[in-house]
Amino acid sequence: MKVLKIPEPTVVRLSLYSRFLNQANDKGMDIISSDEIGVAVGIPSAQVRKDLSYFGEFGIRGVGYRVKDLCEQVDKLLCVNQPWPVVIIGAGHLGKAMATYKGLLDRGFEVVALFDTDSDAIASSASSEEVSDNLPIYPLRELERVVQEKKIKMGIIAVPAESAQSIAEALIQTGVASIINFAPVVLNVPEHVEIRNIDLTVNLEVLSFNLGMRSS
Amino acid sequence: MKVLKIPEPTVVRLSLYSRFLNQANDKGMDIISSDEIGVAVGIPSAQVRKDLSYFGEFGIRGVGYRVKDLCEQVDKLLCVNQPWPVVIIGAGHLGKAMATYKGLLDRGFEVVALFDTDSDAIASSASSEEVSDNLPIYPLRELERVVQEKKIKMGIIAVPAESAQSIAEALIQTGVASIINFAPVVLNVPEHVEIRNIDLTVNLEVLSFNLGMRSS
DNA sequence: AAGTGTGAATCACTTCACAGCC
DNA sequence: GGCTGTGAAGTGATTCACACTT
Repeated sequence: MKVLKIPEPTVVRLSLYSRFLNQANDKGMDIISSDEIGVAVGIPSAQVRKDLSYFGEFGIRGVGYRVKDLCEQVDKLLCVNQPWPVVIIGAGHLGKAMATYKGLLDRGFEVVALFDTDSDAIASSASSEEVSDNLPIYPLRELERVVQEKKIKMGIIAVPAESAQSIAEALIQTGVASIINFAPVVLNVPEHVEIRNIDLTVNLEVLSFNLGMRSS
Repeated sequence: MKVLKIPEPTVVRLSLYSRFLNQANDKGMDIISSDEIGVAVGIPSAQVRKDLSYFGEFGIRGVGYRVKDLCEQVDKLLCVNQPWPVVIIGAGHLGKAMATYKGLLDRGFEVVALFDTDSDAIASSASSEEVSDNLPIYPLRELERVVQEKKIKMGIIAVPAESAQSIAEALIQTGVASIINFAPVVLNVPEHVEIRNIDLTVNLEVLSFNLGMRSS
């Protein structure tokens, strides 16, 4: 039952809608218009309606959307109505920052394990280093066991550029097929694996490019 | 001297080209083809040539590009042939992770100061906490002074969602007009300010959406 | 022969504008 | 009257394919 190809920008916006709708729902709002949603997330109302219309008719003409219903529908589309266990590879500053970040859990993503190469973060600690409550740092050799026991589908790569490709391969080996990559490298992975890169320096360079454009 | 509107995806790719070309140059490569660049960054060669062609003719027909020349040209376009001082607001795990991240300096971005609200990271330390060598954590009230003294144009927001909007306003107040925002909120800012959002949960939700699509 | 540079064609996404319903 | 849903139009980005240069 493939509906039809959904534009990626639409999916990104759905996530923004979801966050806002959950907040609106918590505040007890009952009805909301595409215009209000648009203002909240900085997007034209026609775009909001078009995005939603890919998936069905969720609103009431002349009225708007029931916040609770729309919220549930959008969360279901994004599959955030279920918890997602994730692993993080790399227990450096960034890996630990994400492991302790509460915002993930708020959206249903649970970091169930942090990994690092056997030699570094692990060996340097006495025996069982923990980054926070109940979150041990495992050696990489435990990756396969944990991923399979906990049926993990998503991994976050937070290791240096040099090791990112081999870590990606290790993750894929164990069955993880959805990866967020923070390392500043282009990873190559098989067709069926989805990688999303989050690259701070690329973002900074877009800013510096645009600063350069203005002053010329 | 506005050339013509450059597509944003092109600018993002320029950053990838730059990183790769600098590595190729360091390895002593002399000539490179659009196809080799494309393979390295995972993009079709026609796209590489089209991207470069927005800015001029950098190659030699039938031959390819001189690595050193192209590298210099692309770095100049991105304005990464000059150092950029940046500030980070928010000295939590994420802020500290970025402040100590060497990859920024490699690309010419120097974190010159980390800020936090007066009450938190600062007050809790004895007197002058440092996150690493020579990088003190300043109280927010010092922001304006530092930004203006060091002529800072870029800021990175790494504070909780609740305070991100007011921090953005504070940055803009001091003259910063290019901002990377890690907080999971849509900031509204004046026309002339450029915000780039880096949102981990949005990225994870795109992955969960796509996982949901496959199994249906 | 090999690889760039680029108009033209295609594909993708956004915006418009209005019919349809409450 | 007000707001949704959506084809149609418009805009933007990618891919094609080939003339051009070394």
